[in-house]
Amino acid sequence: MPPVLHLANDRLSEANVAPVDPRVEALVHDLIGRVADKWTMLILEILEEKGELRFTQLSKLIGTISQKMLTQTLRHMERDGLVTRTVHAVVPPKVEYRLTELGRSLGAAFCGVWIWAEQNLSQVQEARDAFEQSVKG
Amino acid sequence: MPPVLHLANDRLSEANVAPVDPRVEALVHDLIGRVADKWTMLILEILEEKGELRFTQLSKLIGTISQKMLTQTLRHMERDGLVTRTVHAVVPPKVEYRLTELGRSLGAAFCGVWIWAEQNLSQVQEARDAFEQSVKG
DNA sequence: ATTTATAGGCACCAAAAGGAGAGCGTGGAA
DNA sequence: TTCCACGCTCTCCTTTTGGTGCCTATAAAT
Repeated sequence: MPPVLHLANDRLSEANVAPVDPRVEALVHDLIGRVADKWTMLILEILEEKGELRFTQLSKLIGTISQKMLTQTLRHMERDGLVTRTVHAVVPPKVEYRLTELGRSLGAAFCGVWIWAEQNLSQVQEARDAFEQSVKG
Repeated sequence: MPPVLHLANDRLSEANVAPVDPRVEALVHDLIGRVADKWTMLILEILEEKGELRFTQLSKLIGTISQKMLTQTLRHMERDGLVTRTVHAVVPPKVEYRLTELGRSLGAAFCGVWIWAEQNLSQVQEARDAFEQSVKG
């Protein structure tokens, strides 16, 4: 039961195909598109697990992210109210990131996807192998 | 409780920060990165709702997707075992897409994210407005 | 005096994503 | 005969994404 898309199009016959509500479409693009990317998901998950972390700690935990992407993603998450950014006026600088309630709730929402990925990894792999076979053969 | 990332790093002290298991990292990149994009999520949702659809019907329901992206996304989904593609040997061509069990289960997993987006849309918007204000002021 | 650590900013560049438009095959309708 | 429908593919182009390296400030440690 998909919650947001059933405003405009109720029935669908061969001749009657209505596009989705453009407002909804904009929301999907903006919100989902911003929130469902790889780095956001990873940061969400790590912060959920570790609580509060500094920039460099996050960077090391993620492992492969560039400083630029980490900064960028954290700024977006801050802007969207998913994390708080606490700057301590010391030297060398100390900045701590922590999830907000909103951020935690999103993390929880993504939990289902993590579980799915974990459980169905092998099935996807099998499907891919089978697909390659059918293409070659 | 994030299921897949806690293999290598148990504790995290100021001095002890371990990167995630590279195998896991590859899985995240590959599976989540492929499956969690905007178009896949939309198609998943629409097919879940409508059952079986033809190429052009899907295109119109999504509204803004280009033919290229639709073809590409559907191929990936087919390859990953999320949809079946049924070609009817008629003219003009008729090709029907439908979710597999695997596809339906992923759709269900994403349901939490849809609900989150629906419920927290205004909160995100408020956070953004507040952020803009604090940047300007 | 020089180096170090921290949290970035900025400029430049390569790669990938994605859109626009043309073409294709073919049987039936006009 | 010409055109259309459908489900693509192919090419060309622009936009976006993401990485690298260099820069900053400052107090403490060497």
